[in-house]
Amino acid sequence: MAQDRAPTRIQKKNRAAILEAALEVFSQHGFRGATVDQIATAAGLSKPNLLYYFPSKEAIFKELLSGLLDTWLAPLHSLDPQGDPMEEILGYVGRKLQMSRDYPRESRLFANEIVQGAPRMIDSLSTDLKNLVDEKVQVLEGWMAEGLIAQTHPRHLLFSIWSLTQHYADFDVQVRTLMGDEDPFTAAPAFLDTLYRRMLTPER
Amino acid sequence: MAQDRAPTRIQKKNRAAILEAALEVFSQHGFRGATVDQIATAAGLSKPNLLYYFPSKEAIFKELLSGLLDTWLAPLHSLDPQGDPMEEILGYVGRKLQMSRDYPRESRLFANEIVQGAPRMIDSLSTDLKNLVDEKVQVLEGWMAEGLIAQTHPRHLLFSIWSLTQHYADFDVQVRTLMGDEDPFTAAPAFLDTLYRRMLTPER
DNA sequence: CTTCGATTTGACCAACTGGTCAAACTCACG
DNA sequence: CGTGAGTTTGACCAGTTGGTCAAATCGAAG
Repeated sequence: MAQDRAPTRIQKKNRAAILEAALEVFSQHGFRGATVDQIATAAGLSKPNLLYYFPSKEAIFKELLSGLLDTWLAPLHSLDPQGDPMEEILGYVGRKLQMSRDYPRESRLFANEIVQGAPRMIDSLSTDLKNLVDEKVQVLEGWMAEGLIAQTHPRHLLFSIWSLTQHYADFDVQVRTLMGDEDPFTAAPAFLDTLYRRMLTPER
Repeated sequence: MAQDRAPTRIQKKNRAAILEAALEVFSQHGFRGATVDQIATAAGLSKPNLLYYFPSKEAIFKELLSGLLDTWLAPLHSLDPQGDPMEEILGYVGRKLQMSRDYPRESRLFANEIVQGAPRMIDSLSTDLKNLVDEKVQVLEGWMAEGLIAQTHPRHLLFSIWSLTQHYADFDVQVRTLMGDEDPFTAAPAFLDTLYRRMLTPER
């Protein structure tokens, strides 16, 4: 198919459609549970046509993952060491929560993969993610040492932010089942804000 | 196969072996990702032999789910309205965390299923789980009204406990990748204890 | 040690799935 | 409007998978 030439109009359109469809299908059924046919249909293509744009199911999945990882880590990236600690952390929590609301499929895509041992992601985790986390852990430790936020285990603090926010996307069915009519995202921001404010305000 | 008669020695042994093997395989690969052959091999049986004990892959999965749900909800069940609120909640958190350490496969089994929309569990969720939660929410609201713990959204409080504790089982790969040598379960109890103590101690 | 129900298995099947390929069709450009 | 690259597809294939079945084997009660 496509050489190293610049992509044609049709190539751009179809590759985008495929990745969008793949996100939909993979996030709902996981890698193994998704079929190429499902993705092709969702993208409005025939199976051989889809395989004209991507060499294999695995290739689609990998491109999707790597393309999305940056977006996913962006909020943590923008945690500013120079900013006000409490504001920075609460802002990060808020942004992560918003991502769970606005991009639940992305969240579930990663959740699916990690729950199953992240066979196709372990490399990114132990390099990109690990570096970013190590860097931000230092920032958090600095703030704690200066007494600007309460002492806690910085890594567990990050885990807590991820789990609390992504829970609303990953466990959406359960959350909505138990909340009835009430939209979970109505009260969640205030809940998390209070939680972290109480937890991180330094003792006097 | 087995009539309505009492199960024979062999039936007991093999059904147990199958469910144990199924837990292992399903929790690792999800329903679709697991194969009957994998489960049979893990149970030390041939595929037709396994299907002599269970009519289908789906039947194994369903029996596994329903058999495990009670165990899974037991800690919440034992939240005692008569006990000391802070102790009760911290005890519940501790018990849930311990379950993530001791029964990570069970946690991942449920996680897998719920992330994918809980197609085979939605009934249990909206009946058994919903009833239990509604009941315990009332208990929490009572404690809050009496000023024994701080005011918060009781449902979100429960969600937070589930997500924070199960995160250590469900996202085990990620957590361990980022913690290096340090066992996540070493610092987690103190972290969560502090978190909920700070969050729920009523303001003076 | 016989007998009959309980258990086990090899062979098999139909449906599904990821992927291939040659032929047909479409489109942009000269 | 003709042409060659870019695009699409029907037919096909091999491997996998859930499940069946008749025949063989095992085991416990008499």
